[in-house]
Amino acid sequence: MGRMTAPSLRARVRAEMIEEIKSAARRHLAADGANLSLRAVARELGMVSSALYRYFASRDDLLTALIIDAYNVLGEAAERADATVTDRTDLAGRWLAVCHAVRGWALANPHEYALIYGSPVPGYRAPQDTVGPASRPTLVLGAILRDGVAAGRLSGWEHDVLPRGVAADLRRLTGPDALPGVPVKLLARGMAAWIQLFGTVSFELFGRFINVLDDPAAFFDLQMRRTAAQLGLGTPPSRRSPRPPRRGRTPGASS
Amino acid sequence: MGRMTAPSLRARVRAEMIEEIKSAARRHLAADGANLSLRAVARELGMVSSALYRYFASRDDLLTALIIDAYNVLGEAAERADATVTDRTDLAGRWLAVCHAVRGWALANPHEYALIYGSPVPGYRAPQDTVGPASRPTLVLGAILRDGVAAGRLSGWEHDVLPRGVAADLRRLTGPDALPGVPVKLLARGMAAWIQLFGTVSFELFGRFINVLDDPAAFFDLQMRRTAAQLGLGTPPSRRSPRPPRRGRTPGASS
DNA sequence: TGTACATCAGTGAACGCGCGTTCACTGATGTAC
DNA sequence: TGTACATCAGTGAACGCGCGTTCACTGATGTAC
Repeated sequence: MGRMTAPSLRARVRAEMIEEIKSAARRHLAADGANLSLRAVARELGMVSSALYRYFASRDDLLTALIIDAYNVLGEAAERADATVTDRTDLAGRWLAVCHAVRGWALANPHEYALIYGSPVPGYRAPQDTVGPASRPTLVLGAILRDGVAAGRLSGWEHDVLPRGVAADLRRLTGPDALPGVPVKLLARGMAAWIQLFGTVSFELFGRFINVLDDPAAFFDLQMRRTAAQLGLGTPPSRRSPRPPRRGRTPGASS
Repeated sequence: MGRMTAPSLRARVRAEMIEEIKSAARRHLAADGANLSLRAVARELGMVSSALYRYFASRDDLLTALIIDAYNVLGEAAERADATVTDRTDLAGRWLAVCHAVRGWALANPHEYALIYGSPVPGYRAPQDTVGPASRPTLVLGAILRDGVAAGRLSGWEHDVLPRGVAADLRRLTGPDALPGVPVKLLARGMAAWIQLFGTVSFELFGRFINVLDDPAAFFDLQMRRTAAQLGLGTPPSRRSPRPPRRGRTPGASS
């Protein structure tokens, strides 16, 4: 098989070209939405449209690449925001950091957000490769719940009652390949929080707050704090500052 | 001025034709999503595409008509569901009835739902005529809250704290032309419930529950019950039956 | 009741544009000996 | 180091299709006298 050398020049150039095509395509999402025009993308790059077929087998393949990238970038942003909170036991702080990261990315990239969380593209069938990246943003929330359970810092959910059908569905999600270590009753609350987060972001981006809220950021912050409280994560301090240290440095390795 | 006679035959035929065009267009929403093809609609009606211009000034005008109709039909469904609950003090029952009506309409008309609650159509600017109908489904929820406040049957919200910016925004909404009689603190909770309702429906319709929930109806019912409890509407009886009479017939005409 | 005219629905051709995808090709860049 | 060949990126023309909108027109239906 191929030697373990650095990728050839040609391969590097090719990879760069793929990135350029994708970013031109991302720019065109704004104009065309999900019915992206290959020819427009090629035009912007100063190429002939058939040249794109050296890089993507079809228009849908390009769309799929954009979708996967969007999930990954959003997922990374969420993961990074979570990792920023040095006190790992501050569950509400972690949740809020993730929420603001999601909203921040969505506002900065509204058309990519619409591509992955908006109405399905007519005629487009998402291939299997998208499902891994698609779950990435959600798993960040799952990790917060798991850590909270492991540390015994989450309460309130234990006496919830779940109808049989719901419990059965959620039990499957707590399997080893999804969200292990999260009790189903807590997961039910987690799903509500997940929906509240993306529901609020979608309403803002899809124009539901126009002529309704002048300060959607403040509204979002309030709602996510309340959602944190409903999850039993505790009530976070009143303003979204990056965790002012209460008593000097935390003892021990802060990593 | 025109005499106050019944509408002429021509006018009646014209109105019927408009309805036929709209319903053909609705059928085509499934195939094309929001970038609806006038020519396809005309083809389905056995007409030439230019004939449609006798009825709609442009493609966007036809889209606008579909959007307004969708809001109105959904709004009517919500209003009817609310009116079905004969015990007007059963706030949780009314809320649940409205929730299920919204979800039921959305599942039956997924493409119309996507048209009004999905990602914005690129290049389409909603005209002023849509804002009235657009608020109709929301006002049904507002009426439940108002009735609850008027009857002194809602509690829990009184000690909520709102940041200044949020309070200012919400105060505007409690004006006479929107949701009078709903205190801002309660309205903040109402907005969360509103988002939870449409967020859950959107997640289901936009494919977020595929491979996640086998029984989205049960999940939806549970979440809306919990949302009712968070609103302070009371805890509804455990199953969604149309209010089994507790003690014989309700006195008075049951209409 | 009958005639003259205005209104209106629908036609068919055209304008000017867009699109995704295929295919034979030209050159430049890499690889093997 | 030099040559022969294979790989690959990009071209340009073409196929076959779609679209929204305009415009002069034909007939049928309504209206006024």
